[in-house]
Formats: sequence, C-alpha cells, structure tokens
Amino acid sequence: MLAGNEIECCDTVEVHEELVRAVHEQMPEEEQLYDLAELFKVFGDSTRIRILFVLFEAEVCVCDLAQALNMTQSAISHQLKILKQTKLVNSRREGKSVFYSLADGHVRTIIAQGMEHIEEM
Amino acid sequence: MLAGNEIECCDTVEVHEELVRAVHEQMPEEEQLYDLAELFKVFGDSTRIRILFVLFEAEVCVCDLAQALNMTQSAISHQLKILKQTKLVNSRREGKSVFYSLADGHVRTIIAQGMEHIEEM
DNA sequence: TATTCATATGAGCAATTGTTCATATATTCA
DNA sequence: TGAATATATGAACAATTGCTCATATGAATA
Repeated sequence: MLAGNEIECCDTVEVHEELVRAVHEQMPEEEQLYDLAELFKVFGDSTRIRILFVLFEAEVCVCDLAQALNMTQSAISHQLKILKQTKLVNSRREGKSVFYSLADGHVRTIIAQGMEHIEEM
Repeated sequence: MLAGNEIECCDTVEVHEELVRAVHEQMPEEEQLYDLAELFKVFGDSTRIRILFVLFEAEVCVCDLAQALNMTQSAISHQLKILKQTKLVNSRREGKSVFYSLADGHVRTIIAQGMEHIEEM
C-alpha cells in the first residue's frame, strides 16, 4: 500500500516522498488515531460538556444532573453511558440512586486547554 | 427559567437546590459551552486528527497532505477549512500551493492529553 | 409480594456530518 | 491571453448522532 508513490505533486517529487515516509513512521497506528478521534467526539457535544462541568463541582446522581441541566432523565442517562464507556466518568450505586463522578485528571486538563483556546479566538 | 425548582428528586430536596444553584453559578455561559463542544467536535474526526499529526512534523501543502493520507484533495480541503475556522491551523500561500501549519500549542497539549487517556484505557 | 422510585435501554426520527463529484477560483508559465 | 496546476467550494448522498417515547431493570418499602 505504501509502495508506488510516484504521483507527482507540486512539481517537487523528492521532498514529498521523504515527507510521506516520515509521516508514516511517526504517525500512531490507525486504531489509535481512531480511538483518539472517538474520545474527542465524546467531548464534542454540549450536553456531555455540561455534564462534565457539573461533575467538576461534585459527585452527582442522575436525576440531579437532569434537573441541573433541565433535561430528561433518559437523555442524561444515554449520555452518561457514553461518558462511562470512554472512561471519563465513574459510577457508584447508593440505594436507588446512581452517583457519577469524574474518572481522572485528563478530563480537566483537556477541557481547560480547550477553554484557553476558545478564549484566544 | 431558574425560578421554581420545586420538583422533588431522590427524596432529598434541600441539598439538590443548593447544587443546582452552585452549578448555575460556576458553569460558563451557554455560548462558551457551545463553542467548547464545537472545538472538540473538530478533534473528533480521524481525518482531521491525521492532518494534525502530519502538521506536527512540518508545514505541508494540500496536495502533500492528500498524498500522505491517501485521500482526495477535495476531502482534505474541506477538512482544512474546518480546522482553519477553528483556528487550529494557519495557511500561507506560496505560488500555486497553500501551506498549512499548526496554529498554537493548545493543539499539541490537547492531543497529548487525549493520547495519555486512551493509553490508560 | 406489590408498588413506587431511580436509572437504563431499544426503536425511531430529525438533524448533522464526511465524502464524492463537478466546477469555480487563483496562480504560473508558454 | 490560453493552458496547466493547485486549491476551494457547493450540492447531494450515505452514515452517524442526540433526543424522545415507551418500557425494562434494580432497589427500597409498605
């Protein structure tokens, strides 16, 4: 699949072949790139972002999340499932309620960096 | 819209009203949360992630990106437009070619944190 | 055990998104 | 100017996604 990069492009062939080779050496595996995109996709929805912001404050149960964000319990539950699958939140059952909390520090760092970026825009 | 949070939830009303108030005080503006989600949405596609990884190596023109990632020039151009709108990349014209480069350090930090997270999964 | 409360989940629908295809714009050079 | 090269862009289509609605599961309590 890598062999045969003879397509000419921008008139300068040599430099480009070198670049293509370097890129293929340095770039992570396809699967890892895919997983990375999947992770950011999770951050790419304002409902989930708002859930994470609530969890910055405290460990919160589903119905409180729904109330705080003025959304249905079902909608919140669906999103929590996605957040949990991506290991961004943990859950803990206490009687009838289930409490959700942030899973690790990356969540804060990623969101903080994102905030910095949009504030500079 | 905030008034009248009398809906009972999990049997304990007082704590929750306090939480809802705290959340509404600490949470960023709706528009900022929306912009933040829009930013992460840009990272949430493996083609754009791959473009950013190529740009980690060097400033690259469109046709080289297309060749390096084995995609059509049109597909790459469409994605570059999105990356530019979000100020994640800069562009510079040189003759017939247009060279793209990373815009700022946030891109590296965000992707690095994302990589750390998925490696721990 | 039957009921109630809290949460989870599957199906369906509207909205969004990434790619392709055709074509437009921009630059260089004969 | 006209042809060739590099890039940008609009329309269209398939695929994905977030919400709603109905319902299932799980736990406490009468």
